[in-house]
Amino acid sequence: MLNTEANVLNHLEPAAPADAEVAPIERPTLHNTVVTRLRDMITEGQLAPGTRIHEGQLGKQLGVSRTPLREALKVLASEGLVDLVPSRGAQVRSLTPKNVKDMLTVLAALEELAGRLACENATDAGIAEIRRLHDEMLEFYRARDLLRYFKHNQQIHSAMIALSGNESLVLMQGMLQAQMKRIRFIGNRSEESWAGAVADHEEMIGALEARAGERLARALADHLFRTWDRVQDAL
Amino acid sequence: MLNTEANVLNHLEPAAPADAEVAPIERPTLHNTVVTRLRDMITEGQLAPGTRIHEGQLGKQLGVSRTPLREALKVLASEGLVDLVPSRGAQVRSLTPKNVKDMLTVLAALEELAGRLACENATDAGIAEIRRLHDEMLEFYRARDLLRYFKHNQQIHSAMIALSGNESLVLMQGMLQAQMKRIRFIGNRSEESWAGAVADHEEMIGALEARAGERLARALADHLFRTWDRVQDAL
DNA sequence: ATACCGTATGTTGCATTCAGAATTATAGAA
DNA sequence: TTCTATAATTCTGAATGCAACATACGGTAT
Repeated sequence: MLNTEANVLNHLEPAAPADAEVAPIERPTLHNTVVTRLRDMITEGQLAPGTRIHEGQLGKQLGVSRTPLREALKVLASEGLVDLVPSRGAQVRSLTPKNVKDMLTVLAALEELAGRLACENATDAGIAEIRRLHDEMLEFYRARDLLRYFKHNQQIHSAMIALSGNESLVLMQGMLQAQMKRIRFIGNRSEESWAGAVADHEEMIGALEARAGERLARALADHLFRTWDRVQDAL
Repeated sequence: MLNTEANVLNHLEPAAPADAEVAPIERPTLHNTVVTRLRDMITEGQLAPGTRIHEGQLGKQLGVSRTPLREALKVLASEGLVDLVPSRGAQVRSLTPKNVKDMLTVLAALEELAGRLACENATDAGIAEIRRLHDEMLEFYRARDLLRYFKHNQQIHSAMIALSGNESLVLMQGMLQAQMKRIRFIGNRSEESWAGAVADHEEMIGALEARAGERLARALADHLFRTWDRVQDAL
């Protein structure tokens, strides 16, 4: 009585939906891919603020028809990354200093909240994971590997917000963060400000591990405003 | 040397663009209209949570082709009002009690911030306008005109957030508010809770007029959580 | 020369069409 | 009868087509 391949599959298939452990196959839709791609192009400065977006041209450039591209633009508009003028197409939104300050004010409030919640709700495993990321990031700092440092930096921030366990908070913070990212590129941090940022992170991790909510909240907000101070002049 | 009409116009026309008093004519795009319409349909419960959205059917119902409808759905998805499952279309997002609690937590933080900022930045005229709306609302309360009361209530809330002068804050709060609106319909407030809400509003206005930031922040948050307590049981 | 008007070109907004995936219906076998 | 395999239908995702609007250009009249 051999198990044929068909039999095995028959057994597995009904079980698969119930088994929540197996990650579902990623099946990105085109417009989603385009959204992500455009977001990156904007945050990385590849599409500069004020740039007029030609649907036909950009579509051909990305190898996509206008339909998914337009859908993507609508989403980016609702995220505030592009402006959509009726009958006159889209253009990359340019940020005034006031815009930036406003976003930072909100972002700080959200991160303070996230910090407090994280200290209450985070699992020990979650905190340990942050510590791991942090230590890795320190390696990149010592090696002066700016790019990888940045990537880990972002990852740590996101992970810490995620520890709050508050979905809405993650969402809102993500939106603002996406906008801030593109000016953070401006803040070509000097050696000393880089060191300062690392120190900020040490404080944050320490507060988190001690589950000291208020301390973490303050650390997050301070870190944010220090970053702002550095960038401010460049506007 | 009479001023002919032409002369007058010649003088006026170059001035017209500088004259910001004339409002440009509204030219709503179809997808924008659809976004607004669908948002209303969802918040008013006309499209119940969990409802599967058939593009063809709904499009025909609204007298719109699938293209602008799809664009609208993408936007609503990014606002969190609908879920978008690849190859399986859209369905109205249903809120778990945790979702609601999370949103409220964030909303409270945002409104506290808004309250503090409003007390700092609001113009006297702005505050007076709120007072006017408030007094009008009281009339509707005394007349037990629930519908108009609700409308003014919303308006006051939005106006107070707007007084903060923080664009991002207005935007974020608006998104969350849109989601909360649909469950607020559940909270079929009793006579006494209605009276309580009115009292809350009195306190809010008073704090605003006194420009007492902390007091206003607390009033806004308290009001929010009281509303939540009332709705909570209905979930 | 300048201002105004009409035309021509290009771009957006929306509808329609086509292809592929998912769901339902149907037929057949255990 | 129930379950499975397969076919048919339905629906979504993306591309193309068409009409309307906006901008740019050129000509004419003052």
